[in-house]
Amino acid sequence: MQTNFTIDCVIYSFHLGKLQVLLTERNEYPYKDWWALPGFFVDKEEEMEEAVERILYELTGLKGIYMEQLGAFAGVKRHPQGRILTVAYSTIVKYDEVESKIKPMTSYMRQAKWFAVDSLPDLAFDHREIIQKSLQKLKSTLYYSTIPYELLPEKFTLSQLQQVYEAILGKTLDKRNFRKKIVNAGYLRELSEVQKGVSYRAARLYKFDKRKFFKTTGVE
Amino acid sequence: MQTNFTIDCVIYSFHLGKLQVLLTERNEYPYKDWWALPGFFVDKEEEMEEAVERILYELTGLKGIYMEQLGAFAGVKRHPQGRILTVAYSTIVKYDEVESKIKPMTSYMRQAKWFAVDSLPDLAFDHREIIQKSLQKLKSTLYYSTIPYELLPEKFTLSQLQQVYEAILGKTLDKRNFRKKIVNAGYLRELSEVQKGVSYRAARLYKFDKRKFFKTTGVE
DNA sequence: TCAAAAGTGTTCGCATTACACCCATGC
DNA sequence: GCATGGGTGTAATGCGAACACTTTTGA
Repeated sequence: MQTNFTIDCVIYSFHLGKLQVLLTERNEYPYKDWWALPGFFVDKEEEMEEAVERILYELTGLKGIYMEQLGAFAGVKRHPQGRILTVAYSTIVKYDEVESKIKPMTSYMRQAKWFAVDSLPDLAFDHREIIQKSLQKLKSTLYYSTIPYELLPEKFTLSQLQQVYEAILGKTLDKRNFRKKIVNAGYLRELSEVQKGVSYRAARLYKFDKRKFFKTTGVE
Repeated sequence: MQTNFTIDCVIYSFHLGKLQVLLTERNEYPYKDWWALPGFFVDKEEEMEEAVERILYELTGLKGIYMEQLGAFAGVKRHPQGRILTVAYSTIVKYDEVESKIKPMTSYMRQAKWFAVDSLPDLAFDHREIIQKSLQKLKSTLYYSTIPYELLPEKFTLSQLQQVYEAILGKTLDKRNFRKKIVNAGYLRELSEVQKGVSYRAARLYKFDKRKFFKTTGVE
């Protein structure tokens, strides 16, 4: 049995040097044929976190991912068929682990697709506003969060890490300062391995050390 | 006509050197006779911000006060009579402007009373958790917000300002460093007036300059 | 040998921290 | 004259910002 409020998920990943958001194409009124954030009514006995996890799983096959509440959106006019409150959550997934598994959840939506955050289509409801707010929060907490590492493969180069930061912040960063800051923070483990298959000097690989991160930041 | 979600308000003020929260004593089940955050069902055609403003007005006679959404709380078991979602907001009021006007809103609650945040009674629902989260947010945004000035009279001394910071952060601050930082920030206007009616050296009075604050922080 | 990206230090200014004494006033 | 809070400066340290060249590698 359903409640009368929904959750909407802002699901991010990183691909082709850009921050991407997963959108679904609606197959039902209202906003039939529009792109929208994946979202659903929450069940009566279902915790909201479970609902996000369910949607994420049905859409991407992934479980147990970091997720965070953004807030409630309940504008009187946000939904053309009467007032419906939605609670927005955001989560982060690795593009490579997900790409092949993306599938629409139900017949309510026709397809699911990644869009770069800097070139979104028109969106249903107030979903553009939700994404805007989510991005704002993402930017402001970036340096104290594990998010960049959720977006990268286990082993990564410092340049890749910098690209993630630049994609999210929407601006370029100084290479030397960035490296100094990140390496100084002390939660990267330098590997003896280097990149393979590139036609230029191979970069050193690093791993993120969660333990040290939590020890030094105390966050989460 | 009512929706089936509520808003709960965390209403702060500052008195006797302590940060205070306004609580109401419930006169209805569930949680009859318990203290709780002032809250209500939102009307069908009412924006949430309007609802907070309404509650604030009915309880304190104040209008047009800064308020902010904290988030949605919808734990399946938070309400004994079935799942009810609540959206928490926080606002700040000046104790002196409000003190005499405090009154219960409806027969749903018997009385309203200020409690210091460091000595709260047992609370209904998940209201302790809501206050906890609200306080956390308050602390982390304190230095970039106008909140301390919302809590003080128009003209105040630097010591009073420091007391507000200390009460909210729950720790003591170094007087010289605090003054340097605040004065350097550049949005206080030093008046030629001093305190009156104290039995020791009268302190200089200051005013908060909102214009300069927004110019230098860009926030809000 | 060329193209592409990797990798690397220093300087400057500013903010934060720690720390202790004299001053002005009312009673 | 004494109790009470008001008011003040300096040194050490750390962080962020600006800035350009050499090295390595594969093709």
